[in-house]
Amino acid sequence: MKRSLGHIKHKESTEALAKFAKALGHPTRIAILKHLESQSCCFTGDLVDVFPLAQSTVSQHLKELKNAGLIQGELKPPKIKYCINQENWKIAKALFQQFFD
Amino acid sequence: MKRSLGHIKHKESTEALAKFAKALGHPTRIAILKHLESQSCCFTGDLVDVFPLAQSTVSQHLKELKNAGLIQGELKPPKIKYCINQENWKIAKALFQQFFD
DNA sequence: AATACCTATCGTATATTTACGATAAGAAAT
DNA sequence: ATTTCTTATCGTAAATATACGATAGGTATT
Repeated sequence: MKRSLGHIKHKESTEALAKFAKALGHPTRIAILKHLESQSCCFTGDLVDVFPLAQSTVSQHLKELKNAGLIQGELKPPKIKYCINQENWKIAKALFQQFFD
Repeated sequence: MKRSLGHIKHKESTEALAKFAKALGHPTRIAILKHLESQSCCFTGDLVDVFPLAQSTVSQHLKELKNAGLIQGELKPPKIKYCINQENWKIAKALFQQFFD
């Protein structure tokens, strides 16, 4: 095969912005974040009720948002409360803001 | 297979934002857009010189940015001049802005 | 210890993305 | 008409993403 295995080196901020954008690149994840914004935190189960998706699928989307740093989970046994990660949210906001001038 | 073939119905603005975000979800495409912003338009060949990628790969990224509506190409034979699509750029900017509050 | 509840992870199937080289397409110049 | 220059498209390979059902894990409660 011919594909380059390593990635191209980009600027730190470019990588960061792309990572956030990628996490936002799915309508369901946007909807999840909007929901979190309005409710300011909710449980996985709430989202499963809202979206016509399997529980595992919702969990997977949450995982990606968490990996991107946009949300964080807090244990509220036996549930998990997800909230927006305000710190990274600000960073993402700033990156998009400066990107769009 | 069990996968749902159709997509979930999301709000128009949610779909639009996700589409823009997806196009921005790759560092090379971010870098291309930054380049276009600073140069205000350039040719495919210029980008091929800047990035260590095959010409076909660069062309493919440009195609995605074009499909998302973020850029537009103008024929300047035998070259093609790419510029940011200011109209959609504003729309994207507004969508991200309101998304981040 | 066993049960119940909620969520994450595993295994899987399909679709999409990303990258490459090779080839085609288009216009201008020879 | 042929050659040259530039860019898009085709074919292909590998990686990643998206979705599902099934299963495992972790914490209270019984």
